[in-house]
Amino acid sequence: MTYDFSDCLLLNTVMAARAMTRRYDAQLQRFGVSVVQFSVLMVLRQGRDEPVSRMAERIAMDRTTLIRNLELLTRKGLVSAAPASKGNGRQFTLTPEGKSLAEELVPHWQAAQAEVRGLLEEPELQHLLPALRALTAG
Amino acid sequence: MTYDFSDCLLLNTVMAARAMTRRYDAQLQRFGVSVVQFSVLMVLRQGRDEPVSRMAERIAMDRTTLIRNLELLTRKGLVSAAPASKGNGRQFTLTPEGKSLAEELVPHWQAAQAEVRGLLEEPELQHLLPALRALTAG
DNA sequence: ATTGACAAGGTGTAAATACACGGTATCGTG
DNA sequence: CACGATACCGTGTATTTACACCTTGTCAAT
Repeated sequence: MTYDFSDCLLLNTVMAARAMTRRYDAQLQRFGVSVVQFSVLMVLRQGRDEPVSRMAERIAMDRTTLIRNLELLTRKGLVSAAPASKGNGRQFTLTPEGKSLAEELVPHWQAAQAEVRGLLEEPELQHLLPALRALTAG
Repeated sequence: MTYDFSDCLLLNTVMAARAMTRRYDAQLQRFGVSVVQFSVLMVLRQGRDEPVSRMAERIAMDRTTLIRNLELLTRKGLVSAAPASKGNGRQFTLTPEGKSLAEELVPHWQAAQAEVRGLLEEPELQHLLPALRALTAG
């Protein structure tokens, strides 16, 4: 029975994710945040005041992993936690420092995004995001 | 400045990787291995007798992460380590148990692969792997 | 007012991940 | 032979990830 690495959708997706994560982490290092933390900042930046589990769904992250990341960002002073108005949870919001860092990072994201897009041919680019979304939702 | 989640190549790739990993891990659970460990088994199954660093490159994994995974698989009895004939390294090979588990898993991989492919339209499918490879290499 | 269903949240534990650093063999060349 | 370049390997450490399990609040129907 044969297994071909270059055919495996999962492995190729994971490899691309690893490679891109490394690349971006190197860029973000000077700001003291990882790619994951960047994503979390972007979620908070939307200011939807959602429960943690809702935020986690939005970026396909495990809820408990998100909690640990939020706590880390809180220790860094980028996020503040307050008891939620309802239920037993906490409301996480960006601190002023978090807000301004988030703003600062967006242009860097745009630059990186443009760079990565340059790696792809038109037809690939056109179909990639829909394909990834289908794989995520499936 | 705007950041759009649905446009971000990195986030969408990572989300797809997370979602697929969860899905496959659930399938592989009854065999006692994770998706990552499955990849490692497949690398060893090729029997190339490569140095660890070469194997790591082939699946875009950090060398030290691979070492830890190999040691875990060794504890599970699926892999055995011997001093390498040359240099100061170790030679990792599948044990008989590892070999037969690897063989057993391949058909399951094929089934899962077929299932996931079904989530995609033809043009998406056609361009996805080349796109992921370009992102990995870039 | 109790109870049960539900929707969140949080923690113990084990694992995977990877950077920084240092160690060890191999080999070519003077 | 020495010695420096090169290519590996391996560990300390900190972070990240997520499953399993448990707790806490909300609400509706009896």
